[in-house]
Amino acid sequence: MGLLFMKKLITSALPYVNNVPHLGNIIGCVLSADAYARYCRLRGYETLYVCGTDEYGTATETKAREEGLTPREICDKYHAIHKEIYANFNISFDIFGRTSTDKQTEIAQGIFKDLEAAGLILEETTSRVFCEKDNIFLADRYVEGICPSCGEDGARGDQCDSCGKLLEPENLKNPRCKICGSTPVLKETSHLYLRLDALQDKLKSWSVEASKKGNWTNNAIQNTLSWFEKGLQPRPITRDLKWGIPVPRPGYENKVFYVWFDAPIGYISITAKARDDWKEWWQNPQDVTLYQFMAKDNIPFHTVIFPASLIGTGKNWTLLHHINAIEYLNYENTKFSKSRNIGVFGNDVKETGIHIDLWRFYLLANRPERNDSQFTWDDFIEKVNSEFTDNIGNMVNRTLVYLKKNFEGVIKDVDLPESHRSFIEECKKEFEQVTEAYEAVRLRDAVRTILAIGNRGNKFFQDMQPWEQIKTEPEKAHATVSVLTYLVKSVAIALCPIMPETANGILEIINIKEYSWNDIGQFSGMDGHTVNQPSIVHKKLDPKLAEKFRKQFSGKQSDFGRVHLRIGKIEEVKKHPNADQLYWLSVDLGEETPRSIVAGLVKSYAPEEILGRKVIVLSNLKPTKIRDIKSEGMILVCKHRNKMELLDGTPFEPGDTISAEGEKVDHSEISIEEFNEIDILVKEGLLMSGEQKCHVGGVPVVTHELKTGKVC
RNA sequence: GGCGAUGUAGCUCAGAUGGUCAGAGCAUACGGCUCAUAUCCGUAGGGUCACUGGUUCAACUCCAGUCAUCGCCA
Repeated sequence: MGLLFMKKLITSALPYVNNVPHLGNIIGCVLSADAYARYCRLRGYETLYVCGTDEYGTATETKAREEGLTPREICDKYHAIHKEIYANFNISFDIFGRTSTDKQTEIAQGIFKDLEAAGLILEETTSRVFCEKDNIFLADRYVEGICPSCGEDGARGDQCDSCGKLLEPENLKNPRCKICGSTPVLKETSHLYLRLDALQDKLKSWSVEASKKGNWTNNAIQNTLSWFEKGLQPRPITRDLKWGIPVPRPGYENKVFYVWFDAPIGYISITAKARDDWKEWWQNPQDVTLYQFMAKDNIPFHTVIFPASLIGTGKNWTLLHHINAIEYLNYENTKFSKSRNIGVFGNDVKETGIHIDLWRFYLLANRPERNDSQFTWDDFIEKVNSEFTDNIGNMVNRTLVYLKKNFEGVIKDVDLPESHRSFIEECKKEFEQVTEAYEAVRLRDAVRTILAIGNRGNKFFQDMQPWEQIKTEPEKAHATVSVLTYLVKSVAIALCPIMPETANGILEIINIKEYSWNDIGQFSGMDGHTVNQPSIVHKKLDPKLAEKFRKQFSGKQSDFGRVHLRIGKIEEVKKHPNADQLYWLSVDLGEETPRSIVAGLVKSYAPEEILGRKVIVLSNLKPTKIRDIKSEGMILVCKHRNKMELLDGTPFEPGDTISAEGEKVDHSEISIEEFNEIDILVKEGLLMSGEQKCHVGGVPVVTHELKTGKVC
């Protein structure tokens, strides 16, 4: 019971400042936490909901360089964007701050010093890639060069896009700094590590207990266990960077804390920046329960690393009680992509003109709690209409209109017949389930149960037939519709955390100013109360909108027209003189002279297997030299995991062009980067451009072994 | 490649310790009502519970393997 009266400290994962959040980010973090926070306040718990933007780190520095601004200016700009988006969603933060503050420095450094004093900090010196011209250590991704494995130029220091192999930046041949192009050098640098290994036992026993007590979501439990099974390793907590928190240690003047170390500390510092009583929340585990909301990729930071940082200090920090981690929400069969502008982003929502509560309803009722799930416009419109409007909206309207029309809008408490009393009992039980669901942060369940109550109300209306009752027993009809009005009131209050404006609108119509969670399930006490003139809560959404919005948010129209895919016949196969993994091919594209093409097929195909074969060639790729050999195109394969299959051009003739429906054709030269952005893949054994089949004169292009995969 | 999660009706998902657990909502078809935003109520069809083996008197539920999707790590 004690738990019920504890202070509720609620956080949602701090969004990284220069990413504009999409629907998936919003439901995972701020919106779920908001629904729970609203519930807590209405229930009467002392509640503090904290969030803010995570601002330090490489990504911000880079973005600043790109836009010609300072990191501070970038953060100011994007912080404001986040703030506006969340305001539009009616997110009821008690505090929405940011990590780049003096408090953050103070608290992060304090935690670091405690860890240092406890002997949990290690120092290690390694060689890292350094650009002398820019005077910075380069992140792995910011080094480019020739892949030691496949010989492709343009491989990044962390991974080669061409062969997929993971790399160390010092192994690249002919390395270049991605920022200025000059040749970087290896330089020694020292870094500090947090000894997670030394904390493993303490952490593990804490998490086993906390996960049960706090009823963690299953994905969080599994994910955390697997970290312990693998064994914790010391983790670097410093970086060679400027935009971050200074490390208070001699010799570290040019280094800052790694973002993952300081970001979660942001929860604390953001609170401290806004409130003097922050220790009442963050150093008060006896009285405070901490609820943290996020998407699944953030789990280990909250269940392992952040608790380790706090436990290691030996101080009495408030530790995680309940973690609520969702899976991913995808968009119309694909992923949200800001760079390609695919999907609905926070700032797009307003443009649709659809009431924000309908977004909140849909997202909360369809939270990806167990599996990744999909946002589709058809599903959105259909569910909003059939599950909310036809059900709850209709019940509210028909009840209040009937009461107004026939009984001047006056509620009447009378001795109820058995039919009404048993109905009320059933409803009460269901409302208790709603409360339980909220209490356990099963938000999807809470919404579903409210919807079930709506169904029940509609059925009661139908079964009682007040339009018949009123002819013979008007008191009974009045009782029926009064009971239903109480039901509407309870439903509205239960909906407050999900759809705050809508719920308030309904309560206004009922003419109620003050209410609390305890009013839910009350079916008396308003004898003689008069309701206001009802009006429609939400109009139904026009299904035609789906088509319109799908187009509007599909990014650039599928760019298939940009690629010129033609059938080519391999006429000659030679080994590449300077690379083991590459063939040097001569390919007939039905042109005057065959083309010279370099292809990385050695691992998958023997020369005799491909000689004479008809394949599919990207023919308008910008010609390039690969290890000194001219390559005028790319042979396309379907790739999946480690498997690879040549796309098959057998049914066609050299020079035939592959097309897809409805594409604007522009076959000017394209770069490999542009090609990689274009949505071409193999699905169910068919070559597809987005949702369109690719074909030659109506004959589809098919694969034989790999039924799904990327095309490259 | 390693680890983990997921795979249940056309769609979205529930399914406590193995034995009334083969379920709900939407969609479809038919029937009914008319207070209500062409809304509501009822009925019906539809599933080898991914696949293959095993344990058991009994498996969607446990074990092993395979495949698919997703994530994390290397």
